[in-house]
Amino acid sequence: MRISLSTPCCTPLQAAPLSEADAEELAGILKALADPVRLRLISFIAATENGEACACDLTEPTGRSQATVSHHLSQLTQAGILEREQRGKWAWFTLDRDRLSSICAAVCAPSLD
Amino acid sequence: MRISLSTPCCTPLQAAPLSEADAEELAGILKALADPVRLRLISFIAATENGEACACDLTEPTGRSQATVSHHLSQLTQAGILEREQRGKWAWFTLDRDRLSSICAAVCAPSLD
DNA sequence: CCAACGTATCGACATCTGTCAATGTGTTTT
DNA sequence: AAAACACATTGACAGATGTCGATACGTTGG
Repeated sequence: MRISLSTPCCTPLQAAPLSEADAEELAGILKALADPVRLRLISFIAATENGEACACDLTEPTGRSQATVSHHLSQLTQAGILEREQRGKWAWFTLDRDRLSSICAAVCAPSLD
Repeated sequence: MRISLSTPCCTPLQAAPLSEADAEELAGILKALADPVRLRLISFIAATENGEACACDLTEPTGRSQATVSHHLSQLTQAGILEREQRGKWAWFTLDRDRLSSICAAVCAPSLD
């Protein structure tokens, strides 16, 4: 195994023709990334000192309502990109960098040899 | 420069908080990827011998109408992921692997140091 | 130049998605 | 226990998106 990158999260794009099911799976994950508000949420969390952020600190910088931010955080968590941890009444989120690398690997991994 | 990967197509996600405009740009590109039919089109083209395919050969395997496939190919071309070349009455498409790598770099590049 | 062919565009439609106000749920504080 | 707080869920709505049939456009071959 020459590759130091993560192994893909799902069937890689460029190795062989993707089945309909595999395409649906990868598309679902990419859809979670393909929104400007969600990208900014990821970016904010990645840029914090500890790599984690409280939901309460994510509403204001996005300029969206609390409900909308909560919805986006849910989608990212469901896609496995964020991890959620309850601390008292606060919800803390961390970025799963390995997961992100896996997604990239599925998109970019040129072939298997 | 330690990094052998492509430089990002746009402002990288994880380096610093993304501006609204940068997030919009990256999201636009990712949206082009985030569809099962488009992922399969990319996959089919990547899997051909020469890394290129005629539009006429892409309609049937996706199970969609000619109009729909043409629409998807347009979106991928507009996002810079495919390149289009007219040969007589046929339209040939090639995958821009560098572009794809750049997109991955924007998503995954951990930081700049 | 006309017919045949490959592809793009248009118009229409159903579905999906982002958004917010209102409300519900669970935790902390008084 | 009640009030205050953080967050999730619900319901509603506008706008975006995937889809197809029909049609327009451009190229090739007779």
